[in-house]
Amino acid sequence: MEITFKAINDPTRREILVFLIGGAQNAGEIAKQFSMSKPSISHHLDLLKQGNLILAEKKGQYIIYSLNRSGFELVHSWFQGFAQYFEFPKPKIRL
Amino acid sequence: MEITFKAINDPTRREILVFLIGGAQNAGEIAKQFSMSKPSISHHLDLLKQGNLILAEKKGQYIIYSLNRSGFELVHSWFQGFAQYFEFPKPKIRL
DNA sequence: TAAATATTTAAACGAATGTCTAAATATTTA
DNA sequence: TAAATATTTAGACATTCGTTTAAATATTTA
Repeated sequence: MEITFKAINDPTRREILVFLIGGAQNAGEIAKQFSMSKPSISHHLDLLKQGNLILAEKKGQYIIYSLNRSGFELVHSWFQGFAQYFEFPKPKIRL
Repeated sequence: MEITFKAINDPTRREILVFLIGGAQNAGEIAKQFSMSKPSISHHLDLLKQGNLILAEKKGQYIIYSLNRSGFELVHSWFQGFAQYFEFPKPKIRL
């Protein structure tokens, strides 16, 4: 969980995730979207992969990245507890 | 948005949020939950407040912290795009 | 096989982060 | 008013993070 939240923390990585909603892409195409070196993007992709937010599949000399349901499910379920709180707020403590 | 994700990134801060599901608490009671100095917790509370994830209300010499719907709504709406991509089941409660 | 292409790994470095102790501020109580 | 309590602010410091350039690995093409 720690690594998944960490992966989501960076703005560039969040942009990569949003970009991938449009469909799977190879590393080079992803890197083109950003004014940043390819090694930096490669590093961000690695962290997103560690957080189970994307999948990597090697296709020849390319590596195709796509969104991974698993990481999003983790975060989604963490938020469910709060969704319930806001629907049924508990009384404040007595002072 | 940046500051909200940043606030959620730290494990101690996430624990504070989960703790507050149980109801509003003053800073001292929150600090008791952790083996960490009060100034550190105070700092974490400040970041959570900046991220609109908690509210602070002064009551005498105490400061009462409670969950703030606003920050959670922000993150939740960001996730909606992915929920649609993955076709997550819709939650019973909408944030 | 050699060159070109795609991507990652390694090393370095400044900036940001989380923690601590000490001091400051605000409020309540004796 | 002085002391006690609650909390924050300030300053310091080690660790983590994001970025870069240079080098390495893997694959395809000429």
